[in-house]
Order: sequence, then C-alpha cells, then structure tokens
Amino acid sequence: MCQNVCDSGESTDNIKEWDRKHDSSVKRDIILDAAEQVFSDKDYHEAVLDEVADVAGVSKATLYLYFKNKIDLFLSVAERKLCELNEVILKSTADCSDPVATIKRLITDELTFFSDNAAFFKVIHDQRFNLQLRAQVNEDEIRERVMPLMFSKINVTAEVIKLGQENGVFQAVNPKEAAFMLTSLVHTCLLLLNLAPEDVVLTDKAELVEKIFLEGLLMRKT
Amino acid sequence: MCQNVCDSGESTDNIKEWDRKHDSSVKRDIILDAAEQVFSDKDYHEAVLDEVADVAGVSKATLYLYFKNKIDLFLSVAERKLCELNEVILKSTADCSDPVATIKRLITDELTFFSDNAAFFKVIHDQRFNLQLRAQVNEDEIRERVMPLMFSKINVTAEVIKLGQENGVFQAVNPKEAAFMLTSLVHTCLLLLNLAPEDVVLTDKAELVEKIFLEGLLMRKT
Amino acid sequence: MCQNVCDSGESTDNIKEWDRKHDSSVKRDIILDAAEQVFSDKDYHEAVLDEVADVAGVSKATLYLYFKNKIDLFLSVAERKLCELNEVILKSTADCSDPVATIKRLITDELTFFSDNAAFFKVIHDQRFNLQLRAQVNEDEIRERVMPLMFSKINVTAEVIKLGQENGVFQAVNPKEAAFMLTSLVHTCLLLLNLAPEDVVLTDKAELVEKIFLEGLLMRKT
Amino acid sequence: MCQNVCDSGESTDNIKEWDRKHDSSVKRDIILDAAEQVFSDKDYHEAVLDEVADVAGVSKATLYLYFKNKIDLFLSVAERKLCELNEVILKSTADCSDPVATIKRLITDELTFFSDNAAFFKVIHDQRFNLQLRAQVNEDEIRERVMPLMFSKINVTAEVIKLGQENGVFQAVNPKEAAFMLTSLVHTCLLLLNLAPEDVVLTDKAELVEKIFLEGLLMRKT
DNA sequence: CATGAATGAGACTTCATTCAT
DNA sequence: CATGAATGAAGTCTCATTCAT
Repeated sequence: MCQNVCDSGESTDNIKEWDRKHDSSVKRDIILDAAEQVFSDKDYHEAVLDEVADVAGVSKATLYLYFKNKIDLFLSVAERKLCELNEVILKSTADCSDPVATIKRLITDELTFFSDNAAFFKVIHDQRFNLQLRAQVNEDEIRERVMPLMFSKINVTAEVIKLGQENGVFQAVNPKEAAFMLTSLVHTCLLLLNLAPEDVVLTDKAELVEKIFLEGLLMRKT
Repeated sequence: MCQNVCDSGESTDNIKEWDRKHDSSVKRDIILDAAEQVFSDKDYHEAVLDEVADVAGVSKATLYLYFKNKIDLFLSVAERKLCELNEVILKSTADCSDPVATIKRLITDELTFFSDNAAFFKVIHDQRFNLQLRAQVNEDEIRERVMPLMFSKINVTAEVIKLGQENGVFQAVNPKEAAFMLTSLVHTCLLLLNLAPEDVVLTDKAELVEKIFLEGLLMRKT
Repeated sequence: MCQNVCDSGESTDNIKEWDRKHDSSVKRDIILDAAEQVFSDKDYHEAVLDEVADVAGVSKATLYLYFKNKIDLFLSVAERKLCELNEVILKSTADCSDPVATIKRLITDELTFFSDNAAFFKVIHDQRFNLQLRAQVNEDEIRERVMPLMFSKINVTAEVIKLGQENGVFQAVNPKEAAFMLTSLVHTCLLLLNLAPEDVVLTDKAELVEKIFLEGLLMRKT
Repeated sequence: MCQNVCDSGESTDNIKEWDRKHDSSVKRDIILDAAEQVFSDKDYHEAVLDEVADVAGVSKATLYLYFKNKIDLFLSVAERKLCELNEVILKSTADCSDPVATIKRLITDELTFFSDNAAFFKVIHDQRFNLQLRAQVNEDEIRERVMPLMFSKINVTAEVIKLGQENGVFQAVNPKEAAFMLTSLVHTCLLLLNLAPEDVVLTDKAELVEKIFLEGLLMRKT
C-alpha cells in the first residue's frame, strides 16, 4: 500500500527494492522532501504546488504522477514524518526495564525529534490537524492514514506507563490519557524554545518536563 | 465595559475611539459575532467572507467599513475571545490566599471556558497560531496584537505559582514555564474530550490535570 | 425559477420587471449573447470561458456572478434558444384548421429558424446533445432543463398530425414518431444548405421536405 | 481486403504502404479497436488517450507510432467504420432490379448497421461531425478524409433512386438530396429506439421509415 | 519498435478586495 | 453609512504530446 509505511523496527536494509523502481522512488522522495520543506514554511492552504514543484525541480504536472492530490501529497509527507517519529519512540522504549528511566529517555528523544522537525510539526501538532483540514477532504482518508500512526506513538508511551503502574512506581491514572499529556508537554517545550530561542538549551527543557510530569508541582515531603 | 480590546491587563487606555464609533459599534459586534461563528466552523483559509457577511446580515463590502482586512477581522475576534478568557482567569485568581486551591480553580475555570469555546480555540490553539499565519501578514501585527493578551493570562498564572513557591508549597521551577505547561495540559483535555465524547465528564478531566500537574506521575511515598 | 423560461404565447410586454433588476438582467443577457456566439463557433469543450468573457466585455469572474458553471451557462443559452423555437412553433400552429397547410407552415418556419440559428443548433441537434454531454455533468440536470423544451416542440407537431389523422387526411402512424421524423428532415435541409450554399434557396428545400414528408417518394397514381 | 482505407468507392490505390507496416498493422488494429471503444463511450474531448492506451494494452507513447494525432486516430476510426458501412450499403444495393425492394433492403440494412454501432455513430452523426471539430484541426483534413466516404454511401443510394425515377416508380426529386433525407430518417429511428428502448423492435421502425419515405404522410386515394 | 517519464499550456473556479452609486 | 457589482490574481488539476533510453 503506502510505500513509506515505516518498518517499525530496526530494519536498515531497504536496499531490497533497489532494482525495479529505484529511480522512480528517488524522484518521489525528492518531491516529498520539497513538499516537507514547503509545508513546513507555510500553512496547508498557503503552501502552493507551484513552489513545491520549484523546490523539487520538477514540473507541476509531475507532482501528479506521484501523488493523487495536494492533500495526498501532504498526507504522504505527514505519514513519512510520523513513521520516523514512531521509530524514534520505539527505539527509546525498546528497553523498559526501568520505567522512570524509559520515560526520561522518551522525553529527551521525542523533544529532540520535535525540535529537529519543529517547522513541520507546527501544522500537525498532536492529533489536532485532523480537525484543521476537516472541510477540505474526505475526513475518512485523513483519519485512516494518520490517526493510526499517531496512536501508535501514544500507545507505546501508554504501555510504558502501564508497566510502571504494575511495578508500583506510577500513580493510578489512565495510561493513555497520561501519554497524551506527556506529548502535550513536550510540544509545549518547543513553544518555550521558540519564545526565547537565544540561550535556552534543549536538555534544560527536558528536565522541566520530567520534573512536572513525573513529580508534579507540589513539594514532596521528604 | 471595554469595547473590543480588553483593559484587564497592563494596557488601560483604549477609550480613545469611544466617541466617534459609538452606535456603529453595535453593528461591529454583530459582525464579530458572525465572524466568530464562521471562524469556529472552518479553518482560517476555508472561512470565507461571503459567509461572514451572510451570517451577519450585511453586505460583504460593509465588512471593510469596520475591519481593514480578513486578517484584521480574524485578529479582532481572537482579541475579543482572549479578553474574555483573561477576565475569567482574573476572576479565578482574585483570591489566591491558598495557591493550591487557586490552581485547582484555575484549571476548572479555564477548562470550562475552553470547552465552551472549543470550536474557536481549535484555530488559535495555544500561542501557536501566530506561526500558522506568518506568511499571510506582517508577522509583527499578529505578535503585537495577540501576544500581549496571551501573556497576560500566562503571567497571572505564573504569579499564583510564584506565590506558592514563596509559601514553600510549590517546587522551584520557572513559574512562567510552568504556567505554559498548565495551559497546555488544559488544552489536551479538550482533545481527550473530543476523542471519547460519549461518557466523559469535564470535571473528571480537570481532576486528571490537577493530579498530573500538581502531583506528577510518580508515586508519593507516604 | 429560470428567468428566461419562454412565455409560450403572444406576450410582448416584458417591461414588467424593469424596475428592480433591470440592469442586472441586461448584463446577464449580454453574457448569454456572448456565450451563444462562442458556443456557436465551437464545440462545448473547445469553447472557453475566457473567450466568452472577452466577447461579453466582462471579467471571467463576472460570469460566475450570473451562472453557476460552464455547463449552467451553456444550458441557459440552450434554454433561451429553445424557448424562442417553441414560440415560433406555437405561432406557426396557432391556426390548424387545415392540417396540411399547417404542416407546410411549420416546415417553412422551423427551417427559417434553424437557418437563422444554424451555428448554435449544430451542437444540440435534435435530442442528441443530451448524449454528447453525458459524462460531463449530472445527466439529470440536462434532462430536466432541456428535454421538456425539446419535447414541447415535438408534442405540438404531433398534435397537428393527430388532428390530420382524425380528419382522415393523414395516414395512421404514430404521431410523435412522425413529428421526430419531420424535425429530422428539416435539420437535414440545413446540411444540404451547408453543402452547396451558393445558389440554393431556403424555400426550395422547404418544398423538398414537404414533398417527401407529405407525399413520399413513390409516384402517386392519378 | 483493404487495410484501413476502404477501396469500395472511387479511390482504389491505397496499397502503397502495404509492405513496410505489414505485421505491425495488427497492433495498429488493436489500437483502432481500443479507440473505437473509447470514442463510443465518450465525447471526442472527453475521451482521453490514456484510456485508449490502457484498453489497447500499449503505452500512450506507442499510439504516436501509429497515428499522428488524437484527431488522426479519431479519423482513422471513423474511416474504418464508414468503410464497413459502405460495404454494407454496396451489398444491399448489389441487385437493384426492383428499386422499391432495394430501398427497403437498404433501410433495413442501414438501420441494423447503425443500431449495431450506435455508440460510435452518436459522435459522427450524419455528416455533421466535420463541423463539430472544425476549430481543432485543419478543417480540410477532415473534409478530405471522411467526406468522400460519406458521399460514397449517399451516391449509392442516389443511384438507386435515380434508377427508380427512370423506371417511373419514383417522383422527380433531386436523388442526392433524397438520399440524404433517407439517411436522416434512419438515424432518427435510432433516437426513437433510445427514447423507448423497452419494447420496440428494429423492424417496426424500419417499416415506419419505409412508410414515411416511400408513401409520405398524406392519405393515398385508392 | 516500445515506453516510462516529464511537461507546457491551458481550463475552470474561487475569493479578498475595490469602487461607483 | 451601505452595498451591488465587478475583477485581478491565484490555485488546483488535466492532458496531448515529446524524448531519452
């Protein structure tokens, strides 16, 4: 189906399909790169295909050889990005013998990833972007193509939390909801970075999220 | 009462145009109402002025008598809404003798307000919308018009947190950053409500935010 | 509804609506005229709205103030033309005391009308054009907007034939089918005119149709 | 047998390219078949070469190895079809000892042929299609390629009529014009069949044309 | 001979904005 | 103050045609 569905694992050998469609895929990726750049610069509606074509160095008509639509192009970019994110997350949580350490690793890695891809993720912040485009296209297509990818990330995080709860380390809250909260906090860090970008360091912010999310604002009685 | 720029914060002197516009401001409000409705239904670019005019019951040209632009109209709606929010926040924090209780009140009231205005706030989620429109207009205009209003809210919250810290109740974190985090968590609640809207109650979610934000995920040793 | 539905009678006083929408209707008619000209010059798909706008002396966007679509514009032109035709037919058959004379009058008048509007009617020859556009739009819209107008003409002719049959003047054939045949023969005359346009006279062709349709090819025994 | 330009008329020498193309002509025919199918389904402009290539099972570029143009392809299909028709007509009129019987045979055979090929002939109804496409290509090319084929059919019919006139069986009308009329009536039958396709039989319609064309609408005095 | 890939040209449609009345 | 009418500019998408391989 979707030709860039992530492998969700450690698989590195994507040289398997190098024979038949190798340079067709190359062009497709060039376009995806260009689109990612343009969609990162502008709102979905402000991004124009002319610019994507320009950046990709192809004709506008060529875009339609590889993607059905503008929205299809956008969703393809989003899919690719979310797959990358999921891989990061999976790698972070591969070893969850220590739930607290895992959560900390998760926060750092996710924050790093978001920070690296901040421009693009402004658009599809959390699950919200399915609302943003609702009037534009068949809502189902969006829902079916990206929601699973988003939930994949949430579910992985929720699993770690559940594990911690079973170990008696974490409080009894709905794990999935807590996972959402965590993602949200990480996103907020990006905002903080944007607002005062001169001197702040990424790790500082990671610590803030850790502190709030793990310990809360209230003073702990020793 | 303030006309469309709230006086609830630092800025006080916006009574300058009180004289001339006077009665025409009623029509201005009608248009704002219509615009709010339309902008709540659709994305900024999907919302069309034709519909705003229709809903307001005026001609499209009339919109330009009261607002410079489409973006001006949008920002005016946002301003008005944020003013309302600031008033809510101020009321919530009027008495902050007990910081913990105040934070709880703040969470509940903000959540209620967001919930009541969910449709509109999906568009200007957090402080992010200044990024979304950056290509469209002079970024400075947006920054200058809405950022102060957003920070007003953040600052009020931060004050409460600072107070709590001085009282030895709250941990030592950057109060402003913590305030951002709180807002973010409240927004996330809206998402949770949207994702499973059948049975969930608002207050349940408020409790979740309280728990996470105040106590954190880690088990407290008794 | 459709604002140029024919009055189907002798009504000449269309000054009734001269107050409110008088110059709006004027512009609409200008566009219709331009469209008729362009659609007469070219196939539906070859006719481009740019040219219609040019000929009408308005902007392309203006077309969309008065017509929903390209197809709507085309159908509006067709409706107007068919209404004119129906009026001609009705006038021709107003007095049908003598069926033979009426048929002859009908042939002459219809032929004259087609001849005057030959360019446009090339496209919607007979009932056939509903097939030509079938893939383009909601077939129902076409069917509902123009079929009645086409059948109106056929029915009137069929009535005359039925009358002649009742008087014992005409043979026993299906009147409606015969009416179709007559229309077809009249159209064929246009072809003949086109093929050898130098010296032929309209009335000669009318006589041919009369002869064939009324008397047939076979010699009559005296 | 002739390859794609029929020899059934005046033109005889089209065997010039018989040598080189030889076996490639089988693919050429495959393409023609595909094109006929697609052009029968849709309007000339709605038919797209992509689909022709698909149906033919060849690449779109291959079409251009066998045909100069889209219009060339279309005209080639039309030529082939008209050649078939001409053969039918010639067979029908091979024996014209009895003009009346011959005309009847002609009507039946032509009607059958049109009925079998109704889909395609909707497009090039009568001789009219040379008008439909005039803006598209050099009008002369169309005129020169298909008009002779059309006239071939007309001429054959006209010969039969002339013969009948010489035998004193038919009235004195222009034979060629009468032949046109006849063709037109046959086409009209197809329309009638389309309009009420449930119960009608082809032969019934043939009788109607016979009656009208041969005897006319007027009652014959015995 | 065959084709996958690419594209230029152009069509329809939309919408924020202006202006004469 | 209000608006009906008009439009320039722009955007998405299509398709016949070409060309290197």
